[in-house]
Parts: sequence; C-alpha cells; structure tokens
Amino acid sequence: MLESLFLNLGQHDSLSDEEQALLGNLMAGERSFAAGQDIVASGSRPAYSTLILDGLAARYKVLADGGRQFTSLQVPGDFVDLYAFLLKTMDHGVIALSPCRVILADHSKLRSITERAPHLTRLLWLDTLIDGAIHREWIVAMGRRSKVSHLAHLFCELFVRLQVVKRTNDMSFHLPVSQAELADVLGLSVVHMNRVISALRNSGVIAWANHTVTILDWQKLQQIAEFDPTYLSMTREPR
Amino acid sequence: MLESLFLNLGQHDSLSDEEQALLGNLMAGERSFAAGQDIVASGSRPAYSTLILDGLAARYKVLADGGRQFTSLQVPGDFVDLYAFLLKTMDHGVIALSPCRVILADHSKLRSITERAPHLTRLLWLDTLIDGAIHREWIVAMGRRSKVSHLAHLFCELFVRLQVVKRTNDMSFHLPVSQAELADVLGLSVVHMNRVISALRNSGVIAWANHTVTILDWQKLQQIAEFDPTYLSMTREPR
DNA sequence: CGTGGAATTGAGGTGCCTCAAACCCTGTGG
DNA sequence: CCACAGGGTTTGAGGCACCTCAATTCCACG
Repeated sequence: MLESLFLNLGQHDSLSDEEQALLGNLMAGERSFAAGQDIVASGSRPAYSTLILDGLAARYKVLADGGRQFTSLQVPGDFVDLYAFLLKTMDHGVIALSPCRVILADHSKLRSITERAPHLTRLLWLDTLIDGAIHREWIVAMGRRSKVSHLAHLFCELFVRLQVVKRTNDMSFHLPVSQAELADVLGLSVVHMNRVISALRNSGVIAWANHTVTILDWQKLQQIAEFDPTYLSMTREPR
Repeated sequence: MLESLFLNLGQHDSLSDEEQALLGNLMAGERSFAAGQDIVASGSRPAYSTLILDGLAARYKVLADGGRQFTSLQVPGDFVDLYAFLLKTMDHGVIALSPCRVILADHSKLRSITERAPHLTRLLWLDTLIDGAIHREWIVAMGRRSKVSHLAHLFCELFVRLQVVKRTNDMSFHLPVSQAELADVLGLSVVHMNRVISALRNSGVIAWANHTVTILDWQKLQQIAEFDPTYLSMTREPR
C-alpha cells in the first residue's frame, strides 16, 4: 500500500527493510477526499502530515480579489504537507483535484524518527528539498519562459514524476484537471490558457483528451520546455 | 561572528548553548566574493554548504535565450545552498549581488549533526522549509499579483527578514541591486521594471535612493502587497 | 572633463486580459 | 428516448500590460 512512497523515497537512495518497517509504522489512518475538497485547510495547525496514495492534489493560495494560484501539484507517493511537522501553521491550503485516498503520519511519530533514524530523516528531509527544487523551477517558468514552454515544462515534469511511481501508461498519463484549474497553475486566464493548450496541441507534440495527456514527441517536448530533470534528483546515491 | 545565524535559527525556537557550540564547530573557513562573482556554480557538487555573513546573494537559473531568473535572495544568516548537502548536484547557480563574506559548513560535519543532534537537525531542516515557503509566496506573486503588488511584497519580505538579523535602520534597509537585477527577480524587462518602481514611488509608500529602500508608509505597503508574514514562521515555539 | 554604466522616457508592437457568446459534452428527468 | 440543464471548452473582439528598440539623461569615477 505504501508502494508509491517506497518508490518515491527509494529512487534517491536505498531504503533498508528496517526503514520500510519504520515507515509502515509511521503511516496510519487512511482517509478519502472527493474532488474539490480541502485536504488541509489554510491557517490550520495539523498534528499529522498527509501522504497521497491515489489521486491528484494541489497546494494553493487565494488572494483578496478571489484569484487563486496553485504552488504545486502532488501525485501518489508525495507528502502534501510534510513541512507542517516543523512549520506548524499552514500558510496555504491543499485541495484534492481528483478523488484522493491518503494516509496520515503523526507528527509525534515523525519527531521520534528524527531522534532515532538519521538516515531515514535525511531521506524525508530530501523529499522536502526536492519540493523546493520544483518550486524554483516553477518560478523560472513563470518569470522567463513563454507560456507554451511553461506548459510543456509542466508536462515533462509530471510525466517524469508519475513514471517514478508507475502511474504512466506508455507515453500517456492521467491529468484530471479542467483548463480553469490549469490556468491557476500557470497564472493565466481561462481563455488564454485554452489558446496556449491549442498552440501546444497544434504543434503536434502532445494530445490531450478525456483528461489524459499523451506525449507524441518526447524529444521535441523537452526541447520546447528546455527540460533538464537534474532538479528532480533522480539518481540513486548515498544521502 | 555567527550572530546572524543564531538570530535566524533562534527566532523559531530556542538554541541551547550546546547547539550554538555545535554550530560554531560546524562553520569554518571564511571566504569573500566580489559583486557579480559566482558563490556556487550551477552543475557543481560542493562538499560544503555556504552561509552568508555579510552581503546579498541570489540563486538563479539562465535559459537558452540568455534570460536570467532569480529564484531567491539571500541575506546574512541564510544558508545559500544548505540543501546541496542532500541534493548533491547544484541545478542552479548562486551569485553575489554585493560583496559577500561567507563561511562554510562541511557536508561531513552536517551529516554528523543529523546523527547526533536531532533538535538542531530539525532547526536546520526548518531553515530549508522556510526557504520553500518563500518560494511558494514568490510563485503566488508571479502568477496572481500585479507587478506593483509583487514589488511591494518583495520589499515587505526583505524588510522583515533583514530586521530579524538586525540589518535594518529604522524603516530603511540597504538593497544593493540595479534595476536590471530586480527585473530578473520579478521576471520583467528593465524598462517595465523602471516603470513599476516609479509607480510604487509615486504612490508615496517607499523611497529608494543610493541603493537604500525607505518605507514611508508600512501600513499601506503591506496593504498593497497583501502581505501576511505567517509564511516566514516568525514565532518561537518547540520544533 | 570625458566616459561608461545605470536610470529614465518615448513609441510602436504583441501577449494576455476581460466581456461575451457559441458550442459541446454528459447526466438527469420527463 | 428526447429535452434540457449546466459545466467545460472554444472563439471573437476590444483594451491594457508589458515587450523591444532606441534615444536621452543622470551620475560616479578616472
């Protein structure tokens, strides 16, 4: 059941049986959320962190004028709010974009891992660091890429991340979001989001139907995106 | 000499004398960098992390067309690349925006802290988590704020962060960057950056001369920025 | 004084916005 | 089985934000 978590953490360094057992003991209490529901509320002080088992979620902030911005997308095997363990107060919300099955990690147990399992602690820390690396990549995309390139980059990133947790199907993956939601990822209006998607479609590198993205030309998609996966730390080495 | 680091880490939770001593032992080897020099090169695999003692630095990425985007600004008391300890390979560079004095932390020593000092480990982890929180706020600013609001938000953030490490002077702080460099923070052209600055100046909430920003109306600046410092975790509590 | 980098201003073009309408699904009730 | 409702997608049109290219001014410094 924690397959995705093991795949996710295990791609950066090897996970011992003992560590897998510790994680098995850490994660407890499954929950389900419907699409559109808040998994974690902004301003709350959760006593546990949440791991996604199935589904797609996103972190977001809402501004006074009602504008919403997603700051990340979370896939199976991702902790949506591991940092809340130390940050304490949520300064943003986490919403389920599709039906989500999650499982919880008590902060008290996380704390005891930091007291007794340094290597596992480093791997969990690493998980939050990759989160940060993805944020930096998003900042670059928002600031200096064309919108088409930004979208291409997002697709590259999602494809690679989903591949790690075995949620791709050949060159396609499920992306259960509306164009309005995607617009809140890229920081665009719905109308313009639609035109950017059309442009990428018309260039023939991707297809998108039934909430499923198919990469038709991976080479060219990476080129449009200037995608370099280094920031995802996909090498297995001692950490 | 590690005053800024102690102020920075100590604002979130209390730092014991023992922990201060550990940090004193950790940090060794002072270096200086001139404005414009790379402190850490993109693609490198540093064996140590770098703490800023004095000066202003920034993380950045450069795209194929030459466009540059800063992904963060680093002030005294900040680790510029603490995450390299676990991420291993730098996927971006760090540049000195003003003359910088720094001091180093061997990754081997950092590792031993994670083996023997869990509370200090959590505080260092927290430091990287706040980094991430700042990134999320930047993403929101780039995606959904007006450019004037974005700039105002940046000034609010810098003022608060600099205040923590005692680098403000009443309501002013030193900001040794050109407008072209600021443009690479906000993701704008130099020309438009200049117009955004003018707009904020003309609204009477800030003054900016001799590389020094003076906040004339803190209330109103926060209002324009919709600034809520929660994300900076400026509360002292057990972590 | 002269010189080079930074700041500022002007002007014309493009990207992205908003408002608005049409179209296309899919699900639901008669 | 059809009609309709409602959300999502697509298209059109006019306007503002931000771009690029270019010129001018300002300043610090040799």
